[in-house]
Amino acid sequence: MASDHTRSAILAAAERLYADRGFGDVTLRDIVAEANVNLAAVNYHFGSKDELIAELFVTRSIATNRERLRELKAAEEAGGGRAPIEVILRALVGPTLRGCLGPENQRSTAARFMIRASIESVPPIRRIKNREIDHLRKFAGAMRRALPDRNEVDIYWGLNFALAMAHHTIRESERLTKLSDGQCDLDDVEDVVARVVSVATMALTAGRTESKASSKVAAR
Amino acid sequence: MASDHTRSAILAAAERLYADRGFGDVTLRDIVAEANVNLAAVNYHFGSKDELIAELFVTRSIATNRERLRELKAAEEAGGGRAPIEVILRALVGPTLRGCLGPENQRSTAARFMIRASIESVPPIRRIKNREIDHLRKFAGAMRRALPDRNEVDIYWGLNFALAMAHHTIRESERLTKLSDGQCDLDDVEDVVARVVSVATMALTAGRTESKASSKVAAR
DNA sequence: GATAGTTTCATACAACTGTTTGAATTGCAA
DNA sequence: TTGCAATTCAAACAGTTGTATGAAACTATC
Repeated sequence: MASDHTRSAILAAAERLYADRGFGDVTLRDIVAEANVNLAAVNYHFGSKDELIAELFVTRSIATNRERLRELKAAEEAGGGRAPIEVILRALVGPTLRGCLGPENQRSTAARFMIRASIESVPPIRRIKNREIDHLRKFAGAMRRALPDRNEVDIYWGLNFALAMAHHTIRESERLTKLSDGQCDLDDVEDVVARVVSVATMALTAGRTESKASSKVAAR
Repeated sequence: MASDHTRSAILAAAERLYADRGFGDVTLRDIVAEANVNLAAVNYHFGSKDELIAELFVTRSIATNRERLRELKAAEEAGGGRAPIEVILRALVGPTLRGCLGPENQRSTAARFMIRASIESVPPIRRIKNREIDHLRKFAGAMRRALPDRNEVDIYWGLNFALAMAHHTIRESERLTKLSDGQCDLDDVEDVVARVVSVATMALTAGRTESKASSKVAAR
C-alpha cells in the first residue's frame, strides 16, 4: 500500500519545475521544497534523481506512443491492412504535436515538460529515446505497405523528414513565432499537423527515384 | 602580443573533449589536463567557462553563416536580384550540412563539436542561437523575392521546415542510420542536401493557399 | 641587467551537488 | 496495546564544481 502522497507530490513538483526552468538548474532541493517533502524522499521513492526524470519522461512518452499506435492500427484496420500514407503520417506526428503545442496559456505542465525534454537532452531521457527505434519501425512498415512501389530508402527519408518537421517546430516554436512576427499561428495545432503531413506526403509521393540524379539541381 | 600558445591549446582541447564527450561531463580540469596547462589559465584567458564555450561556438557558427550569405549573395547577383528558390534553400542548408555530416572517420573536431552543440543545448550556446534571427530574415527576404506570389506565412513555414530537416538529420543521423540498417547514406552529403532542398522546394511551390482548407486531409 | 608587464602556477576557497545514515515518527495488524 | 514495517526527517557526507588569490616565472624593453 503506502500513502503515495509524497510520491506524487514529488512527481508533480518536479514536472512543474523542469517545465519552467529546465533540467539544467533544478536541484533536488528545489524539488523537495516545491513539494514540501523531505530531501531524502526522492531517493527513498525513486532511487535517484535520474530515475525520477526517467519516470516522468517514460510516463508521458508511452502515453504518446500508445496514442500513435492506436491511430495507426485503426487506420490500417479500416483500410484492410493498408492505410493511406497521409493517415499514417498523421498518426505519427499528430499525437506528438497535439501533446506539445496549443494555446500557451492553457498549456499543461505535461506539455511544457515534453517541450523541455525535446530541447535539453539529459542522459536519462536520451537513454529512453534510443529505445524508440522499434516503435518507429512499425511506422516504417506501415509506410512500406502504403507505398509498395517506393524504395525503402525513400521511405526512411520520408519518415525522418516528417519527424524532423514535427520536432523542430516544437523545439523552435518560439523562434518561428518571433521570425514571422506572430504570423505563423502555432496555437492552431491542427493546421500545423496538416502542414507537416502535407509536406511529408509530398516528399514520399513525388516523382520516383528522386534520389540522386534528378534532384541534383543547381549543383555548385 | 603574448604567446597565444596556451590560449589555442585550451581551445583545441576543449573542442575535442566537448565533441567526444558532450558538455555535460567535461570539466575545466579535464580540459586543462588535455591541454597541459594550468587550471587558472582558462579563467585568465577567457574569463569563464561559459565564455570559452561561447567563443568556440561563435567561431564555428560565424564561419557557417558567412558561407551561407556568400552563396546567397552570389546566387542573387547572378540572377539579377532574384535567385531560384532551390538555390536559396541550398545556400541555407548546404553549409550547415556540409559542416556537420560526411564520412565519420574523416570528420573534423569542428564538425563533431557542432553536432554536439545541436544535440545538447547549454546556456551560452542557446544565447548565441537566439541572436540568429536577423540572419534568417535575410533568407526569408530572398525567398519572398523568389516567390512573390506566395503568401508570407507559407514562406516562413517553408523556411522552418527546411531548417527542421537539416538540423534534425544532423542531430539524429545515428538513429536514421540504425533505423534504416545503414541503407540511408549519411556520408553522401550532397545527396542529403539535394533531398532536403527538393522537399523544401516542394513545400514552398506546391498548390497555392495550401494553408487550411485544402490540406486538411483525413481529419479525425 | 634592472624593470615593468604579462603569463603561469600551486593552492585554497566557497558553494553546491546527489546520496546516505540512523534515529524518530507514523500507520496498520494482531 | 504491542509489535513490526513503512515512511519521514534532520543532519551529515563525500565529492565535485568553477573561480579567486598571490606568489613565482617568464619576456621584452630600456
